[in-house]
Amino acid sequence: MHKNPYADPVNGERGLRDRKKRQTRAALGRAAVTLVAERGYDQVTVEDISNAADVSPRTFFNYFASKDDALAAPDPDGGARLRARVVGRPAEEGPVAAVHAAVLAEITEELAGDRELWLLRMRVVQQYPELLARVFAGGEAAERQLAAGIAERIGATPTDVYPLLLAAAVSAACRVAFILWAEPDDPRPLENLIGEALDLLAAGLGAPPES
Amino acid sequence: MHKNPYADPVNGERGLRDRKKRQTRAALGRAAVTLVAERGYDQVTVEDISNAADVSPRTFFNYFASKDDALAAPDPDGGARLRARVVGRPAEEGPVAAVHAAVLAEITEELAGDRELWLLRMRVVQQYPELLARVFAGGEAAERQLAAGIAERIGATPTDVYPLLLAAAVSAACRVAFILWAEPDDPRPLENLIGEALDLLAAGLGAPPES
DNA sequence: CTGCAAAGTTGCAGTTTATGCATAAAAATC
DNA sequence: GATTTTTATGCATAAACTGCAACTTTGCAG
Repeated sequence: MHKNPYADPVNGERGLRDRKKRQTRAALGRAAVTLVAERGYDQVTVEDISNAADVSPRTFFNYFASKDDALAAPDPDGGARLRARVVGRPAEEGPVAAVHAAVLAEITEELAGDRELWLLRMRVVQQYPELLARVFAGGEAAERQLAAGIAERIGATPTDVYPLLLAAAVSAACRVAFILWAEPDDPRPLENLIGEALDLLAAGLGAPPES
Repeated sequence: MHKNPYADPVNGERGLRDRKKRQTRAALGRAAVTLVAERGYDQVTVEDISNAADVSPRTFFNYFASKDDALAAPDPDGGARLRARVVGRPAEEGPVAAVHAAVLAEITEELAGDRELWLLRMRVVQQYPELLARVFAGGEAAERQLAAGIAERIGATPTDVYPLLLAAAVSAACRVAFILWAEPDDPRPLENLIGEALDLLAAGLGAPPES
C-alpha cells in the first residue's frame, strides 16, 4: 500500500507543494474577479489575469479550463466536503435537517476568510449571465456529491428520485439565497436567507407569500 | 402606433422571413447535436456545423453566441411562453398547481415534434459536462420569466422569496426529471417523471423514499 | 545533504472560437 | 417596382485554448 501522494480534500493541505498550488489558484481567481469588477468582462484577457497573479498565461490554463472558470468555478473540493458532512451528521436527524446543517456549515466555512471576495464575485456574476451559467455548472458537481451523500445516508441508490430531487432543491434554494444576498438593498445575512428558503421548501411551497 | 414587425413569441411565426430564421436555427442546432453525437465534441468545429447546415460560419454566429450554445441553448421564446401560460391558468388554481400545469404544457409542446433530437441532446450534454453550463444558462433565463409570472399571478414583486424559490425549485425538479428520462434504463415517460418530482416537492420533501 | 523522481512552470507553435465591419442578397413595405 | 429593413457572407483580427518540449522546483530516500 502506497502512501497517498495527494492532499486530503477534506482535511486540507499536505505540504509546501499543495500550499503553493492553492495560493496560485487563489491568486488567479482573485485577480480575475477583481479585474473584471474594475474593467468589465471583455476588457480583461487571460494575459491580464496571469500578469496580475505573476504567472505565465500558460500556467493559467493549468489551473482553469477557461477564463469563465476562473471567475465562477467553486472550490473543487467543496463537493467532497459537503458529502462528508452530510453522512457525518447525527443518525437521528432526518434527511432535510441533516442537509440543512451540512450546507450551512460548508458555506459558512467557505466564506469564512473571503466574504468580501465572494460578494464581489456574486456581483460580477450577476452582471454577466454567461457566468451565472458557469456557477450553476459548478454547483452541479457539488450537487451530485450531495445527492450521493443523501443516498448513502438513507440507504438509497444515487439514481433514485428522492436524493436527486432533495439535492437539486437544496441547491436551488441556495442559489436563490445567494441572489438575494447579492442584492444591494437586502441586508439579511446569507445564513438567514438560506434558512428561510429551506424552511419554505420543507413546508412544501404550499403557502403563498403572506405578510 | 406602429405594427409590431417581429414575430409573436407566443403564437409563432409571422411570414416567410421568420419561418426561414427558424429553419436555419433548427438546422444548425440539429447539425450540431448529431455531429457531436457521431464524432465527439472536439472533433466537430463550427465550420463543420455550418457546412452541414449549408450556411457560412459567419452566419452560425448570427444565430448562436458559441458552439456550446448551438448544442445546449433552448428555444429563446420558451421563457416568454411559459410565463404567459402561468398567468393564463384559471384563477382558482394555487400557484403550485398552475406552475405544474404550465410547465407540463410547455414541455409537451416543445418536445412534440422532436422527441428523438431532444433525447440525443440530453445524452450529448451528459457526456460533456462543459455543456451543462449552457443548459443551465438557458434554464435560468426561463426561470426568471417563470418567477415573474408567478409573482404577477399572486401579486408579489419579482424579488420576493416565494416566486424566486418556487421557480427555482420547479426548475430543479424538471432538471432531475430530464436526467432520469435520459437514463437509458428508465422507461418512464417524461411527463410522469415531472409529475412525480413536483408532487414530492409539494409534499415538502419530508418523506424519505418508501417504496 | 546529495541525487533521483515526480510534479509544476513556462515558452512557442498552431488551431479554433468569436467579433467588427463592409457589402451583397432577400424580403417586407408602400 | 422602388425603398427600406433584415439577413447572409467574406475578410481581417483578436483572443481563447491545446500539445509539446525544455526547464525548475519540491518530495523523498539513502
